[in-house]
Amino acid sequence: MNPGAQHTDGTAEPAAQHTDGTAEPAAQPLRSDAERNRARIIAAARKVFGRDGLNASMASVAREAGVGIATIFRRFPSKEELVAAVFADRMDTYVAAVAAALEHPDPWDGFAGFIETVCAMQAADRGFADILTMTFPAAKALEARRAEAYNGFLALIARAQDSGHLREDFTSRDLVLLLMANAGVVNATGDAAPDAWRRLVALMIQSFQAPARGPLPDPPGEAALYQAMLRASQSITSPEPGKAADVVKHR
Amino acid sequence: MNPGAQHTDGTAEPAAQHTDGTAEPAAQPLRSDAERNRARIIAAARKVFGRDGLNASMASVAREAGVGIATIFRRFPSKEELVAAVFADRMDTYVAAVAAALEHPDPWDGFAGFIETVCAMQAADRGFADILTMTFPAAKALEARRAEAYNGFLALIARAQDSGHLREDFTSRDLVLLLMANAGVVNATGDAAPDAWRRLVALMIQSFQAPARGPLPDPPGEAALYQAMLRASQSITSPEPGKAADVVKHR
DNA sequence: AACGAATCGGAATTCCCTATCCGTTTCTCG
DNA sequence: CGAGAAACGGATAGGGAATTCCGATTCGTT
Repeated sequence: MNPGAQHTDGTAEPAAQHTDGTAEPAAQPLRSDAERNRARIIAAARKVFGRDGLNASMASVAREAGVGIATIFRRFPSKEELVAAVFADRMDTYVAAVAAALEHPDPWDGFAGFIETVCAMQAADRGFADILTMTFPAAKALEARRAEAYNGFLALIARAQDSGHLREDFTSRDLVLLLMANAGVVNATGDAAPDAWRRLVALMIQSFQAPARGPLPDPPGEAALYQAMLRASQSITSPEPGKAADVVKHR
Repeated sequence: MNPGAQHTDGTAEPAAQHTDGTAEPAAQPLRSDAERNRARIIAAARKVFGRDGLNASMASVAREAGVGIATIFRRFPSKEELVAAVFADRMDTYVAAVAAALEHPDPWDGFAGFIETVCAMQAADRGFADILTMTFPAAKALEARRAEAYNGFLALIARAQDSGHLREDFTSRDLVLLLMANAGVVNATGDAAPDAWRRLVALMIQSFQAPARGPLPDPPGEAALYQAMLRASQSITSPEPGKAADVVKHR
C-alpha cells in the first residue's frame, strides 16, 4: 500500500520569505510538477476566496486550479492551512498599510486613510474580510502579523489623538468593531451594491473625529473580542452541529 | 398508502390575527394535538432561531419542540415558511417601534431611540438580525410589515431632519446599512461580547447628528439593497453550491 | 530506457441539512 | 365504543462539504 508519506509540508515550502525573521523549517524542494500545482492552487484559492469568502468549498478551488481535490489536501493538510498560506501576503499588505499610515505627514489623515484602506481591502477581498474578523488557533503566522499591525495601529491612534483630531475615547477595539461592521455590510451587499461600504466607513470616520459629540458605552474587552474571533473561525472548518453554520454567510 | 393530504396549511392556521387587515384564508381548525404541537414548534423555533440565528437546523428546532422533524414540515411546508411564521410578531414589534418613535415628543430622541431599539432587537434575537438584512420572495407577510415600518421610518427621518437635529444627507438606506453593520457585529461577537454593538450604534448615531461633519459617498440605491437582501436569503434554504454557505455564520 | 519515489485525481467516506415517505398512533364524531 | 381521517415521527432520499483512499501517472536520477 502507500508508504504513508503524504500530508507532510503544509504552508512553508520554499525558503521562508517573510519580512520578519519568522523562518520555517523549509523542507526539501518539491518536485517541479508539485511546485507548479502549489502555485496554481494558491492563485486559484486567492481568486475564489476573494470572490466568495472563506466558505467557498475546497472543490471549487480545485476546479479553479485545474487540479484534483486530493492534490490540494496533499499540499495543505486542511482548509485552514490553505487559508493561512493564501492570506499571508494580504496580511503583509495590512502590516505595510499601518507602517505607511504612520509615515503620513498628517496624523489624522494617516489614521483615517488607514481605516479606509483596510475597509477597502475587505470590500475587495471577501476572504480577507472574513480573516480580519476571525482567528484560527492554527494559523500562527497570520496571528503574528495581525499582532504586528495591531501594535502599529496603537501608535497610529496615539499620534492622531495627540494631534487633537481623534476623539480621546477611541480605542483599538473600535477598529475591530468597525471591521466586523464593515464585513457585515460587505457580505450582505456583495456585488449588488459594491460601494455601499464606503458610506458606512465615511460615517464612522466622521464619528471618530474629535471633538466627541457625546460619551460612548464602554468598548468590549480585548479578551472578549479575541474569544469572539476565535469562535467565529470554528465555522470555516466545520458546519457546526444544530447551530448556525458558516462564517459570514456570504452568498 | 397515504391519501396524500399532507402539507396543506402553511403559516396561517387559526383565524388571522394581525393588527392590520391582512386576513388569510384561515383553513379549518386543526385537531387539538396538532394545534398544541404547532404552538410548541413556534415557541421552540423562536428560541432556537433567536439563539443561533436562521442557520439553526430544522432538526434542532424539532428537538427543542419535542416533536419529530416531519411534524414541523407537515405544518410548515418549508423552513422559510416557519421562519415567516415565527418572526411575524417580531415584525409587529418592529412596526410598533416606529409608530412609538413618531409619538415621541422630541424628533431627534424619537429617531435615535428607534435606531437603538431596533439594533437592540437584533442583538437580542439573532434570527431577527438575519431577517432584517434579508428578504425572501416567499414571505410576503414579513415584507408587507417591513414596508410598513419603512414608510414610518421615512416620516421619522423627515421629522428629525425638519427639527434640524438629523443631518440633511441621511437617507433611509442608511438604516439598512446600519442594520447590516450591526448584524455583522452581533454575529461576530455573539455571547463573547454581548454589548459590543452598543458602542457601534452610539458612534453611528453621533455621526447621524446634524450638522454633518462632511460630505458622504452616495448611498447605495434602493434596488441594489433589495437585491442584496434577496440574495442573502438564498442561503437560508440551500447551502449554496461551491460558494460561501450560511446566511451569517453564527455558530 | 528504466525504475522507484513522489504526485495525481477521481472515488469513496463521513457528516450535516432540508425535505419526503410511510407504517403506526391519536383524535373526534357518530 | 368504533371507525376513519388527521397527525405522528423515525427512516430515508438527495445534495453539499471536508478529508481520505488507492490505483494510475509522472518526474528525476542512474
